[in-house]
Amino acid sequence: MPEGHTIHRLAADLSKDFVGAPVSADSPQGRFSEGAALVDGEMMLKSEAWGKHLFCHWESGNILHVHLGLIGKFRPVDPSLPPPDTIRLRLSNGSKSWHLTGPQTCAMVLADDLKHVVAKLGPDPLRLGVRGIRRFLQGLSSSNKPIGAALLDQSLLAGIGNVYRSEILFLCGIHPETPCNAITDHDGEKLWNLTVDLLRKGRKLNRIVTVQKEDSGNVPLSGNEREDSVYAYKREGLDCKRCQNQIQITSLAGRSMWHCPSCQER
DNA sequence: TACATATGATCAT
DNA sequence: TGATCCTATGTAA
Repeated sequence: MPEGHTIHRLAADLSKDFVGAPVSADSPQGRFSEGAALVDGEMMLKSEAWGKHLFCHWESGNILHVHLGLIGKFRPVDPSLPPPDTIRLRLSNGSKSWHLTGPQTCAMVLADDLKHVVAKLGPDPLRLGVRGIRRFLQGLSSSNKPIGAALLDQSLLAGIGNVYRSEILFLCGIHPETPCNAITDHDGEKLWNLTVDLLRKGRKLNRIVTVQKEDSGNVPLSGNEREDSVYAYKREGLDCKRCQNQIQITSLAGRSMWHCPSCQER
């Protein structure tokens, strides 16, 4: 589930559930017992996201740093159920309980560490909105990597993952192999603004929906929620929602990549 | 049961 | 480029 929209939503939901009252923290799995003990019983001051990184700030100055990676999950659960033994971190108060499993990163850090993590990240569309355009365009112009590879580079722009990269390039009509520095400022702005819009929508819906209203009737509904919500991701061999061609799958930067050969000409 | 796969990232070769 | 880490889920055997 985790691209930037998920983490920003997570930060907001955790704030809603935990900021303002003492929180108990423990590690049923045992691998984060020491970290959890550092904030157990404290108040959470705020919870925020930078790209795909989540930071929860506590009274003591300790900061919980979580990166979900590919398979991590952080979700609300029924507080009355016993935690499975795979739960790295459990946060609860009287009425709410959340379970973290399979994170790539789960650590208790200090403000300086947060600063170092954030310093390596490119502009975050959900934090900056239109104000991030300059940095993004500058990043594009100084790289000759294929745009399809660059969009996964968190130092160019923070928060995009493998679903959004295919979808964004489809909607902008850009071929994934196009070198970054061959992309005009006009197209770069389009890329950025579209990314802002899509991530905001994803944060609001808590899922990735990229299909625009005007295209939604072009291909019959499949009944598969994901397939109906996207143009390209995992739709290889299926009809493009904008033309008569079929979506193709390729590999780029070690991950599967999908595009429409006629809507996204080289 | 076993295996493949997953919306990530890092480190080794 | 490939191996590796982390866990859950769906499909195959």
